[in-house]
Amino acid sequence: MKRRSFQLCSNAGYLPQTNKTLAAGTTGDKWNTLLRNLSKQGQYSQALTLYRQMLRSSAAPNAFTFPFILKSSAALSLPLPGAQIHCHIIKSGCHLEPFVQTALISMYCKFSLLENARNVFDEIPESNRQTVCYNALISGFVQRSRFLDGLILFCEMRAKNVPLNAVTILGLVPGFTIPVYLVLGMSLHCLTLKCSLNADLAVANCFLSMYVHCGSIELARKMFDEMPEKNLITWNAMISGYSQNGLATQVLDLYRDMQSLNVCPDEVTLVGVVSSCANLGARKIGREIEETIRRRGFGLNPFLKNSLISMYAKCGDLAKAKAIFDSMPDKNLVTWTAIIGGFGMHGHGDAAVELFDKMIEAGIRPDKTVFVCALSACSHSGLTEKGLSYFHSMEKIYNLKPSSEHYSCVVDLLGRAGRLSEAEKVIESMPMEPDGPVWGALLGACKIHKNVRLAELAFDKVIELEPTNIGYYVLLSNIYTETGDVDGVLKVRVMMRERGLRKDPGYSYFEYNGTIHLFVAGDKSHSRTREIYAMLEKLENLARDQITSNVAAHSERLAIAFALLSTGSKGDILIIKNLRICGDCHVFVKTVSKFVDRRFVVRDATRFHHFSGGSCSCNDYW
DNA sequence: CTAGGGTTAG
Repeated sequence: MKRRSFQLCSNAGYLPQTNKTLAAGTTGDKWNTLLRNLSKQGQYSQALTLYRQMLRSSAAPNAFTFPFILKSSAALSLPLPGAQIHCHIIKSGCHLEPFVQTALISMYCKFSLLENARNVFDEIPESNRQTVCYNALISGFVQRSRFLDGLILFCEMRAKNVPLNAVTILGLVPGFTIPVYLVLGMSLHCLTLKCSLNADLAVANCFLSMYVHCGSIELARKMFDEMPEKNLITWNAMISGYSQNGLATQVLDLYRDMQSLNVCPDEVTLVGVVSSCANLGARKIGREIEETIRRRGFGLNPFLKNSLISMYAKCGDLAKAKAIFDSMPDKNLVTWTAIIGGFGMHGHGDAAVELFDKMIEAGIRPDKTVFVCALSACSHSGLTEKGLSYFHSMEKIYNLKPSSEHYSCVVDLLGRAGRLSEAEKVIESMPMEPDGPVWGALLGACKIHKNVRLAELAFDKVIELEPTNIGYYVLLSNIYTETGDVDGVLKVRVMMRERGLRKDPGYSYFEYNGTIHLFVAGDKSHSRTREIYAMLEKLENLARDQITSNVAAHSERLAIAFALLSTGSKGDILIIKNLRICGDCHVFVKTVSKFVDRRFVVRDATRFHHFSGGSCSCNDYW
């Protein structure tokens, strides 16, 4: 029997060098050597099998056995064997060995059994609590979102003069994740500089990420620039830091710097770069990156595939996004979220809804994020009832408490459908204080349905919460404009002036040959300015009859003129970003698309507008 | 005991 179980695992095709039967009476050292090798090579289930066999033989496990077995048990997510092993440890009398204690603490932390971990720690006599024990428990607390417990333990460690090492820092610092911890994190950074712990690149990288997570991307960049030595992780931390903060152009700049220094990107780098391409709508750069991904053999990485789906969707190539989605055998929640969001933002609410239901069928449990996507998809496609039923199912079926983000989606959903009083009732029913976006959604709905009375109410509320958000003033002003209320427009202008608010100049951009060409109103800085204005004149002549206001060169028009100038073939879809599609600009694009017989996809702050041969299928006008 | 990653409305 003993022999058979070992045969079984050697047949599984692992480690030829361990493929030998240990005779009865083999010393514990030999077992330990084999176990250590298996564990270090990640062959955890084989290690546990070997351990069971060891227990049946005459060799007794000892302090050199347990750390590896505990690690294997934790890696396999098997808490029960982990607890059993704890019993074995107590029986064998090894429970006072520091490395065994450390492995036990770490094992319990991996299963979120933090109280068990704490008990093990507390049982260690104070004189015997070494750095490693503290490190294990601190990192356990931090990784399980109990940063303050970790911090208290760290203070205790300092108070008792237990020496710090680099691992202590690496375990604690990832817990500094929100701006309020920034100052504390900075003082810890100073401390490690004094102890010369920062000579360790891992420690330096860890602080770099801390600055990113605490929202201080400038300090992170400063540190990055001052680091005498960098490795790939340093670059990745900075690139994903920019990417997560929405600083997409900085990501592309840094990626270029990296290439010029011959630092070779890996999957993590490319995830940050692809998602930035998505946010810029930079499809051409995105395609290049996809080629790099293929060449480097990263094509199967699920993180990369998910960001590629999102990129193609945001760049308007839904077919490609769907193809990648379909090609994935293991679709996780993020995969579904990316594709549902993609269809939703292009106004294909029916497809988004279908995908959402398929996701449920596939046994994926939805989270708050995917509900935001599903609700907004319904909202953009006029699927009001479906959206409401999703909203109600959140709590009833999935036990998810709707957050204010979901409430703002529902207000948007009802508001767009013209059900303003119901939207108002939803706001009244909120269990939390309605925030800016909620009132903002109501204000947006009032604009569509020209309800001045409710708009004024929503405006008062939203401006109390976000007094400097210029968008809401513009929105109200536009409502007054559309309803012909000149006094109202003036009132808003006075209010803005009194508060010292000025609208930043709008800009639009078009990606051409892998470069972003950015225009502001009246821009004359582009190298092809003369040609662009010539083209613009031509277009404005074409559209003259349809355009009522003056034809000063707005950023939108400049970007469109440049797009037409620089792309040749008729089949190309022109994608122009950051246009404000309203009023005059809308008419302009429509007219131009008819005259030049080209398809346009225009993206503004929140959605896509499709223009083709003079007709528009933009999401706003369902 | 140990640094970097994908999805989120208006």
